[in-house]
Amino acid sequence: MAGISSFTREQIAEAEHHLDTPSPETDPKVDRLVNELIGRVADKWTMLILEELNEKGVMRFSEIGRAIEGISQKMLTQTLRLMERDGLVTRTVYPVVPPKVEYRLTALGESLGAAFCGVWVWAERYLEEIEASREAFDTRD
Amino acid sequence: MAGISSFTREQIAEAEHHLDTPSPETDPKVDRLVNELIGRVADKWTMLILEELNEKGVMRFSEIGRAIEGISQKMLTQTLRLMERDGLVTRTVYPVVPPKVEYRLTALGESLGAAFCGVWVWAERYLEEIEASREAFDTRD
DNA sequence: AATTATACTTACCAAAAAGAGAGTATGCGC
DNA sequence: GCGCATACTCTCTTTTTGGTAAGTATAATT
Repeated sequence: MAGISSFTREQIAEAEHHLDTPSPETDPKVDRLVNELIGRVADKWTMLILEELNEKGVMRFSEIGRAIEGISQKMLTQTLRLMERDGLVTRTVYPVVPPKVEYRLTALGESLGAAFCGVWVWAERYLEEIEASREAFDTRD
Repeated sequence: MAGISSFTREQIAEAEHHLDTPSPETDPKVDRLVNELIGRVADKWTMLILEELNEKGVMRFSEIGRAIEGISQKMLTQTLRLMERDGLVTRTVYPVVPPKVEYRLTALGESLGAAFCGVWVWAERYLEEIEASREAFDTRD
């Protein structure tokens, strides 16, 4: 596989300009790492938490849990821990009882939200077209 | 959750301009569908196939399989079928022996590649920063 | 007549991910 | 002293995912 090198120079230039990035990598080792990273970060719960935090600024653990429908405590803890590890959020513990822990996006986390913005817009823009395609696929033959 | 509404007007305007999109959705039902769609499409194999096809234009089944290291026949078939269903690729069967099937991206597939471009660039741009953050996280305490 | 090539499908099995639910610590109000 | 609230952690079970291997069809090749 060839990293972002498979997309047009215009696409790359656009995206680079958007994020103020130098020249693209083509090293296969970096490619693998980048793909792993995207797999990690393009996860459902990560994206939802990213959205919530971007909207609200600072949030407590259970506040995020309440905001995101269907997330279990386990996945919330797990996802937040991974995001913290990756440097996407900061975790601030207040040594009070009952416990209080606040989460907020780092600059890196915000930049990821911005990068994903294009995909969100794409999904909204083409949602109906895709559903129509599925419908057609499922009822054909 | 509030869809793309959690990002700044500038971010949205940028992305909309990029993809020529009308106003953003805030309907929770659409939100759910959009998130499902992103979950579907932000999959590891889907992204790798997208990259390969964008680079090569047209490819046969086994050609894609050879190009993508580690993919099993099962996952290749499965992913291509889902991509076809979503309208991201076209599948052309030539009734010859041995069988010949060609895949190529649709305009929709290409637009998805373009949308993901920002995330790829983000990942390459911040890969080292993230690895440093993980390192720090893992060795702290 | 056996082998090769291609693009699958199906069945089976192992591993990984995720959900459910209980347990923990502790200061506060009642 | 009891229960509540918070932010977890731990264990158990279920679900999902993915890999492996075998089967299919047939024309050309050896």
